[in-house]
This record gives sequence, C-alpha cells and structure tokens, in this order.
Amino acid sequence: MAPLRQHIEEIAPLTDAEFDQVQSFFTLKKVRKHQYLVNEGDEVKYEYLVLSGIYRVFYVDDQGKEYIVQFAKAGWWMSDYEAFFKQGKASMFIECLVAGEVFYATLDAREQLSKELHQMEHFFRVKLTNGYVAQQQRIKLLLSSTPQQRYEAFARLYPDLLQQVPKKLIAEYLGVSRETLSRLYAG
Amino acid sequence: MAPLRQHIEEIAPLTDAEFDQVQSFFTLKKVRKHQYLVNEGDEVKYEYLVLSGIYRVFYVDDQGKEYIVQFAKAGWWMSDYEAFFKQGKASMFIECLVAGEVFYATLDAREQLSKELHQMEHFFRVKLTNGYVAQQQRIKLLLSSTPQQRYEAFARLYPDLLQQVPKKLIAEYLGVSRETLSRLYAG
DNA sequence: ATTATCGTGTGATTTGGATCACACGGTTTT
DNA sequence: AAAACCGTGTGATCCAAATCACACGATAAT
Repeated sequence: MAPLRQHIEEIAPLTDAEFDQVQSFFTLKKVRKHQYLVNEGDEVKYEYLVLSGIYRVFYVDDQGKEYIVQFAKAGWWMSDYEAFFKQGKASMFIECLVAGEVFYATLDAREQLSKELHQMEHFFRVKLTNGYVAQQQRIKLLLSSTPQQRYEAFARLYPDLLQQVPKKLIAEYLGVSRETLSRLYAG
Repeated sequence: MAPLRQHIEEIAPLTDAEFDQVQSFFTLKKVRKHQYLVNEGDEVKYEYLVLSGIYRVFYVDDQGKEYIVQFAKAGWWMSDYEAFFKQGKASMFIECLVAGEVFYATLDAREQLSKELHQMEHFFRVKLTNGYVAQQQRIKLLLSSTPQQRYEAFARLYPDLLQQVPKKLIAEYLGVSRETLSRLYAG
C-alpha cells in the first residue's frame, strides 16, 4: 500500500491514522495480459489506480470499430467514469495490454473518503482538475488538428506508450486509420 | 447574490456566515453582446459563472478557422480553464453572444474557499466530476460519430442553443463545415 | 516444423466532407 | 431608399483520409 500513500501524498498529506482509513477502501489486484477489468454492459463497481502495466479504455461502435478513450499506465486512474459516477452500465471495455497490478475502490469509497477527510476531497478535486484540462486539450486536438499533428502531440505527451503499444491502438486513440498513421512517419 | 447561493446550495448547503464568506470572492458583471471576457494572450485572472446570456469559448487556428470548445448559458461555468488553472496566457477567446450577467472570481478564490470550507471543496469536486463526464462524452462523439450523429446529439442535449445560436457557430462546435451542417437537415 | 495470427508497411480506389462559388431574403447602416 | 452585411441554402469541384487489397517478417499456436 506504500505506493498508494505516496501517490496521494503528492497532493494531500495524511496522518498515519488517516491513511489507514483510506487504505481500508482499496484492494490490490494482479492483472494478466488480455484480461478485461470492465466489459460493456457490466455494472461498473470500481475505479482503478494503476500501479504497473498498461491498459486501454475503449468502446466499440455498431460496425465493430474500436475507439480508445484512454490509455493508462502507472499512477493513472481509470474506469468507465460515466458509468462509474452515474452507477450505470458500462458502455466501454477496459483491457490489460501489459500485465501489472492495480488498486481498485468503489464509488462509495470515493464519496465517503471525500466526506470524512477534507484532504481526500482535495485530492480528488485536484485530480479531476488535471483530468479536465487534459481532456479539454484532447477535444481541441480532435476538433482542429490533422492526423500529423495528432501523432506529433501524442509522441510528445506519451513517448513511452508510442514504444509499448501497437500502432493500430494508437490510431484508435487518435481517431485515424491504421494505414494513415503508418504513412505519417514513412512519408 | 441570491442566485449564486442557490446555485451552490443545490450541491453543498451553506450557513449564512459561510455564504457571506463565499460571496465576498465573487463580483457581478453585466456583459454586452459582442463583448469579449477573455482574449487570446491575456492573463486569465477569472472564471465565470453565467447568470444570464449566452457565451462562446473558442480558439482560432493559424489559418483563422474558429473552433468552439464550449457554449455557456445560465448556470454554467466557463473560462479558458487550462490557462486559468495553470495561471498562464489564454489560448482562447470568450465572447458574449447574447447579453447578460456573469459572476466572476479568481483562482485564489477557488483555492481559498476550497481550503477554508470543506463544503466548497465538495461543490467544486462535484462540478468537476460532471464536467469531466460531459467532456468524455464529447470526446467519444468526436472520435466516432458522423456529422449527422453529432448534430442529433447536440440537438438532443441543447435544443435551446440550437434556436438561439447561428448554425455557423454550431458547426464550429461540432467540428463540421457550415455547408455540411446545413445539408444535414435539408437532406 | 508447419501452420495460423499479429503487427506493420504500402499500393490502388473510393468517398465523405471541405472548399469554392453564388444566390437570396432579412437586418442594420448611412 | 440604397447600400452593405449577415445568416443560410445549395450546386460544383477537390482532396485528404478511409477503405480495400496484398505482402512479408515475426511471434505464437498445434
């Protein structure tokens, strides 16, 4: 649980007693490659904090095409957040691409911890603030940029993922076809 | 200031004393049509809570094309949030489309109120949660949908804006050309 | 060892939407 | 009242990226 504490304390310092309380809401889980943490149609009981490994949060349209909403690596949170927050059914899948470990916790954990510990509400607010800004940048990119620019932005932001993730999946994240993406760094 | 109180208390009840404290950070401002609240390059000192009127948050690319990141109407918050949170220069404009009034406050206000009043930190967390989910839906739409589907989703979500805002601007929000949008409901 | 499957590159063809161009009625301006 | 501008529709053309198709080496499966 030490990494959990460190992760939180980068934003919100906690006493030992407080961290014990936090800790009690989180469970550690090992995840194998190709394992799914969430499937479309599931109740989304948990959100996940990645300790290690790589994951993709994606959905599938009626024609079977896949679109990646989020990658996740160490230190990132992930879930089908729409379903998680509204406690509805998943419209997305979460798949493990590289084996690793995650912490998971319920919405109740988030809400109770936020209520009982002002520090934890602060922590979640700061995380959401960062996530909000990151998503807004993504929206701007999707609205106005060429495949070229999207690829460059991705390479700048996530050089590590560029190495570890098949290009096909990067294309699914960028909203570009596999072939077009391939031609970007060839030409 | 009554509408401000009501707006906050939908999420986080406050005592009179607490609200006084909150209130002291907000200022009311009348806004005329075509008035700009933020210009590209500005220091973004404020975020805005809309009381009335309609506003657009947009940016302009190197070719002069405009893209709308957000519309805002009564009860919505707006700013160039990336610049606001990071206290950097604006990359966007905020323009008033229909005259009205806004409250505004600084980042300091948000941070201090969050620190001093657990309730306010809760309020902001809930707002960010909703904003995060809404943005994620937008990302999904931009990634996978046709102009047709985007238009339909917009019409479903914001039937009022569809009436009050020129189609050209709706096209800029959807990431579609004016002409294509026009042909959607003709065909 | 041989056969699938996966990741990737690359050519040929198609196509949806952007762009360009113009029309026309409704406001606002002078 | 004439002139300029705005919002909107619509036809013609163009083009960037999707789609279709195939190749080929590398990894995984039988």
